[in-house]
Amino acid sequence: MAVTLADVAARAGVSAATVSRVLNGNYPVAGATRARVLRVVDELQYVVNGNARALAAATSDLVGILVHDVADPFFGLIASGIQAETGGDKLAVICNTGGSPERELNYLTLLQRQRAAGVVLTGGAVDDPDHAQAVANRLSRLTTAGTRVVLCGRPPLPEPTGGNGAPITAAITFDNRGGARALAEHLISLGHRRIAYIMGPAHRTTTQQRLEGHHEALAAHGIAGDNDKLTVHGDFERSSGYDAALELLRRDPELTAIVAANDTMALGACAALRERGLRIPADVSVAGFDDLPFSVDAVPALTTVRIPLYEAGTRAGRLVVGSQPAPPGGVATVRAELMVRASAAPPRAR
Amino acid sequence: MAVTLADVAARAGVSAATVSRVLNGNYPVAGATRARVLRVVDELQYVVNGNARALAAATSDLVGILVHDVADPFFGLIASGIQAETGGDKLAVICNTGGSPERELNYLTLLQRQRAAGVVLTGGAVDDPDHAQAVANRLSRLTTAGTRVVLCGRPPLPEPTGGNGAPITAAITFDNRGGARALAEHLISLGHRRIAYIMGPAHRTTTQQRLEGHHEALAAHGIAGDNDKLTVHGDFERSSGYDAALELLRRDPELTAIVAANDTMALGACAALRERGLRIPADVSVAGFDDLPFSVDAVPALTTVRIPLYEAGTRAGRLVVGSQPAPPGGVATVRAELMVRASAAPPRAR
DNA sequence: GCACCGAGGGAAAGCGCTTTCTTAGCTTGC
DNA sequence: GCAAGCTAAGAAAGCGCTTTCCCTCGGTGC
Repeated sequence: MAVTLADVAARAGVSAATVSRVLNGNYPVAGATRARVLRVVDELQYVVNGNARALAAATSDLVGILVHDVADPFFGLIASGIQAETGGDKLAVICNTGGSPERELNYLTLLQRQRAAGVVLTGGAVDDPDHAQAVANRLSRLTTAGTRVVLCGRPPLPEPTGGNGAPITAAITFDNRGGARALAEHLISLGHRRIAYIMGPAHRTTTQQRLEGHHEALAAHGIAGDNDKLTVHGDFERSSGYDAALELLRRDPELTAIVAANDTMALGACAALRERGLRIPADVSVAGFDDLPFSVDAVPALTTVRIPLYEAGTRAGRLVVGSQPAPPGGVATVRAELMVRASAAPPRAR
Repeated sequence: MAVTLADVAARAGVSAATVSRVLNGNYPVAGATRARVLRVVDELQYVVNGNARALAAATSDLVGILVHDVADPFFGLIASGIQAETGGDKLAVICNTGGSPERELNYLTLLQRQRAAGVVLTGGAVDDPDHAQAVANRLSRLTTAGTRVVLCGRPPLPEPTGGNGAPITAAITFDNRGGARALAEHLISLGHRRIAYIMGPAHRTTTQQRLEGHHEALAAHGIAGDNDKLTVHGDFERSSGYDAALELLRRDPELTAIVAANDTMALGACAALRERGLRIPADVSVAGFDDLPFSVDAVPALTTVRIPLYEAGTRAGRLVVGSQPAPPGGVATVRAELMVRASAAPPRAR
C-alpha cells in the first residue's frame, strides 16, 4: 500500500542502504546517485516511516509537554514558547493533566512508550510527597533512557527512589514568592492595611509560594493579624474570583484591597466589586498575578506581577531539545516583575 | 539497556507472543499465565516500545492538531476540547503553524511520517487556491493511508488532484458569516449607521466570511456606501485593533460604532477609544467576535458573537478518534450566537 | 607496474514488537 | 476407545528502517 524505502531503492536501481543514506545525509553518496534517488523519492512521494526509523535508530522526534490545560493562557503561552523552539522537525505532544496526579503519571507512561526525546513539565505541582516521589521515579526512568526532562515553573523534585538514574536536564523556576512579596509591598506602600487575598487551589505549590510571599510582606510590616479571616481559596478560575470577592466583602466590609493569586480570578473579583457598587481603585484596589495578555486592557488596567511565560517556554524549549546548555546547577529562576497599573491606588481616606 | 518484551518473556518463562497477548488482551491466555506475566511486567517496570508496536501493528496513537498558535485562546480552547476527547491513550500533537502555508505543509508531512491516527486542522485558512490544493493533496495521501482527517472551523477543501483517495472524515464549520450578519443587524437595529469595521488579516477565509456577513447586513439596510473608507485590516492581535481604531477615527470622526473581527482587536480598539476620551458605548459602541472568556469581564462587557470553541473541539476530537460517527454529508455547522452586552448601545442623538 | 588507499555502494543483521501458522494437550461424542 | 474439536501456547515471519561490515573500483606513491 504505502511506498517504502525498498520501493524507492528498486525504482532508483540502488540498495535500500543507499536511499537511507541519501535521506539522512550522514554518509557520502555520489552526486549522480543522490540526484537519482531524490528524483524517485519525489516521483513516488515517499515519506519515511517515522516509527520504523525511530525503532531502528533508537531516536525520536517527539517532545512531550505536560500542562494543566492548554486553554488557559498561562499554559498556552508556555506551550507556545516551547513549540517555537522545538522547531520544524520535532513534534510537540501536549498533555492536559487538569492537575490530576493520575493523568500526569499516565501521560508520562505514554511518553515513555513513545520514547520521547524530551519532556517538559509545566506549572505548579500538587503538593503531595507520594505523588512527587512517583513523578520523580517516572522521570528518572525517562532520563535513564535518554529522554531530556525539564521543569518549567515547577518546583524541584525529590531524589528518585533507588538513587540511580540520570538527573533531570534542567529546571526553570518562577519567582512566585518574590513576586507576591513585591506586590504586597506595593499595596502596603500605597497605604493599604486590610488586604484580602484570594488563593489558588489548596495543596498546590504555586498557591503556597505566592501565599508565602504575600504573608512575608505583611509580616514584615506587622499587619499579618487577620490572615485567616482575609484569605479564601479559589481555583484559578474566573468564577471563583467572583465568589471569593463576595465572601471577602462579607467577612470584612472595610477591606481596602484584594489580591488574587492570578489575573483570571482578579478579573472575576473586579466584576463582583462592580456589582456591589464599589469603584476600583477608589473604593477597593485589586491586583492579580501573571500579567496575562488581557490584563493590561482590563478597566482599570490590572496591577499585577509579570512572569514572562512565553520566554520561559522558549528557554525550556531550547533546553529540552538541547540547543542550549543547561544553566549552572541546572536551575534557572525567572524573575517576576511588578506591573504597577491603575487598579491599585491609595485607599480612600477614612 | 531498556527492558524489552523478550526480557519479560524470559523471566516469566513464556514466549514473547504470550506476553504480547497478555498486554493487548486480544487473544485468550490462561489466568495463571496472565497473572505471572503481569507480575513480571510490574517487577521489571516494563513499558512497551510504542514505535515497535506501531511498526508491527501498523497503528498509531498520535493525533495531530494544526493551529495558528496555541497561546491564542481561540485555538487553545479548540485544542483543549480535542484533547479532552482523545482520551488517556492517545497523544495530541499540537503544531503551531503561525498561519504559514509552508509550516502547515511541513507539519502535515511530519504527521504523515509518524503515521498519525488522525489530524485536525483548525481555524481559517490562507485563501490561496494553490495552497488549498497542496493541502488537499497532502490530506488525501493521509486519508488513503488510513489517517482520519477532520476540519474544525476551516472551509472545505478542493478535490485532490488525481481525484482518488479517501475523502476527509468530517468537517465542522463555523457560521462566521451568519454571526457577523447578526451582529451588524444588531448594531443597525440600535440605530447605528456609520459602522466601522476592523478586519482580520488579508487573504484569510475567516476574515472574508466575517466581512461578508457584515456587508450583507449593511447592504440589506442600504448603508453600504462607505464600506472601503470605514474598513481597515488588522491582524487579530490586540495592538492592531488599537491602531485600527485610531485610523478609523481619523477617517471618520463621526462614526458611532466599531466592529472588530475578533474580541482581541475589539479590546485594543476600546483602549484606543478611551485614550481619545471617548466613552463606550455612550460615544462609540464596540463589538467583537468569538466571545473569548475575558470578553464578558471587559468594561463595559463586550457585545460579541459566541462560537462554542471548546464544544467544537470536543466534537472534532470525537470525530477524529472515531468515537462518534461523521454527520450526514460529512459537514456539521456550529452556530454562532449573538451575545448582547453593554459595549453596544444606541448612538448618541445628534 | 604493483601494493595501497579511500570513496561509494551492497548485503544483511538487527531494532522490539504483532500476528499468522502450528502444535501440544485436553475434553467431548458416540 | 478413538476421531474430532478446543483451548492455550510457541515458532517464526515479517513491519520498514538504520548501520555495521565488507567489497569493488579507480586513483596514488614509488
